[in-house]
Amino acid sequence: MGRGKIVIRRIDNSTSRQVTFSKRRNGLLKKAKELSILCDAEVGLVVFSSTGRLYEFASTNMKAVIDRYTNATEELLDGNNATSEIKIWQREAASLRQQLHNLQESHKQLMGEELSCLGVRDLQGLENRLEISLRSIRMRKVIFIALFSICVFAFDLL
Amino acid sequence: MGRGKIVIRRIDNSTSRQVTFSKRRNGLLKKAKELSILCDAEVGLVVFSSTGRLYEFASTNMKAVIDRYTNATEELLDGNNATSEIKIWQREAASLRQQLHNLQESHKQLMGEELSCLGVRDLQGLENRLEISLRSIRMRKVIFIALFSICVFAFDLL
DNA sequence: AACTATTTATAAGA
DNA sequence: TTCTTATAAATAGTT
Repeated sequence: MGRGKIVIRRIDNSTSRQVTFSKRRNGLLKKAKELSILCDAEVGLVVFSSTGRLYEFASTNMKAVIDRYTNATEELLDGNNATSEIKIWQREAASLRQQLHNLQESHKQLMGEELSCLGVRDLQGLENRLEISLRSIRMRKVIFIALFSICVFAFDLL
Repeated sequence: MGRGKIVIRRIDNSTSRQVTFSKRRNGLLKKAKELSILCDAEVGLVVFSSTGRLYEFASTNMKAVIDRYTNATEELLDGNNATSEIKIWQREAASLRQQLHNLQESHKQLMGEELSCLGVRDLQGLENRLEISLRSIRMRKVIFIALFSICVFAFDLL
């Protein structure tokens, strides 16, 4: 819903990510409020920006929503909430550890290590990806140097 | 955004209130998810329908969001009701999340993304590392193909 | 549950 | 950041 269609994936450019965040955050807060009013629902919304700033909406008050939420979910889990909370965190840690491990594998391969488990097709794919990376990096470097040269030249003129 | 404009006030008719709830709830959950992905934000959304049913979205996990929220707002004084084991797991998860984040940054750069924060020296370093990687990968590929050829040749002899 | 006429949100540009 | 505007997306009312 804008000048162009976008795919939902992390916006690389930091500036436009912030701009989009600001716009969509406002939209989301507005819609949360509308839902609560129109449909008589209790809504709690918490948003932390990537820089750590907090934005929130609660139809009543956040503590009430959180308490209602924890009550509602504790019933679904077993009665022992200390144990279940530990389990939640253990699961979270396990999931993060798995993600970290996967990324480490892929990282090592990008660094040219641990290639022995790969076949020719994998190696070819890796080579292609690295070649693409190298192209962007070199392009970036060239632009950098060009800009620098232009600055030096401009200063010379003064 | 519909056949007619509406004012934001409680919908009297119960049926259309429920229909609207269902539609808008889905829209809200979708947008919460999109915001978290697009802008790398931590989002927690809790919705209770007027009939008491719970719907939720959390970009990471709801407990993490709520804990972060309560810490950020300092609403609750932490007594010693929080078990030390929970705290240990929270710290573990936070640490893993940090490691993951760091690795993701570095990974993106290896993939030729998010280069705008780097200077010429960084770019040169990255280029060198990738060139070394490419050499190992190509070497490995050549060996692979050579061994395969030898095997084919050997089978031919039999 | 589908269908659309409209409204609303927002991506891109200024 | 804020405004503008073309376009995508959401959804109100209808079938």
